[in-house]
Amino acid sequence: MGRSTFVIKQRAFLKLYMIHEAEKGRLYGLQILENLQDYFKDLGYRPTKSEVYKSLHELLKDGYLTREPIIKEGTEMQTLYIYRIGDKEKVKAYKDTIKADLDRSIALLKRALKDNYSQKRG
Amino acid sequence: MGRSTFVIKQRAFLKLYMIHEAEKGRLYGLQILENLQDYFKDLGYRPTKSEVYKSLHELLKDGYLTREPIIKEGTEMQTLYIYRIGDKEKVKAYKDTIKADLDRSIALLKRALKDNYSQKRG
DNA sequence: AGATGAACATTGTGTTCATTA
DNA sequence: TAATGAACACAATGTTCATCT
Repeated sequence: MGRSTFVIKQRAFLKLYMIHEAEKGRLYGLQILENLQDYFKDLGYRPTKSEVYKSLHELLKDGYLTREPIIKEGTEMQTLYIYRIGDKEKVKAYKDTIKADLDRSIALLKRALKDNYSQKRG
Repeated sequence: MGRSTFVIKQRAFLKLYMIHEAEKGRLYGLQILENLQDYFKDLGYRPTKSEVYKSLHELLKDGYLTREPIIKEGTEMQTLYIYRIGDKEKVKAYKDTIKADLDRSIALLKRALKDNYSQKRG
């Protein structure tokens, strides 16, 4: 993997949610974005368009996801894609590695809490 | 504060530990670095020289810390600084804001764990 | 106008070089 | 050589612009 890592990258974090959406297979890019912006609002996190698209593109390129264009009723435009899971085994393995990074990151941050904010005794 | 933030920045994380060391007031820059590299080894995190120095410099500049040159016995060189707490009240307030960011970050990562790795029921 | 995508700009961070004693 | 510090390079991310229907 990459060099010495601090905590998990935003990109990896988002990819997890992209996969999540792909498993449902209902929403297209911008909808996913808006959903997430709303969902994380309470935690002061607002993902950007480019991060969501880049996450999706990388997942496509690496074969984790596939997509298909959808015809929107009422119009003839079709620049709109629904994402689905590609290689299920591959996705599972990928999620495992991200989980490890998430666990590690949480441990790191919790350690900082403990070291710097808990009452010292003795 | 800054725009939409994902999780806490490495710099802020390190500053917490710099303050921690300054409270003890025993170690100089490189020692702190090596201590932290060792301390976080188990979590795959290896802070770099530049991040540690930049953290210390910013804390100095902003008045959170002070420092004094130390004469190392046996030699006449004194390019070596021990850091101490500057404005205690200011430091306390600063630590409070970092704690909020740590808490927020942990909540964010935990939410990802829950959303993507817990068994679905119903 | 709505959606996707690329280009560009900035920031965060790591690596290398410089200085001092 | 040990320590500090600055310069430089690169990677991660945010903002703006382009395209297509």
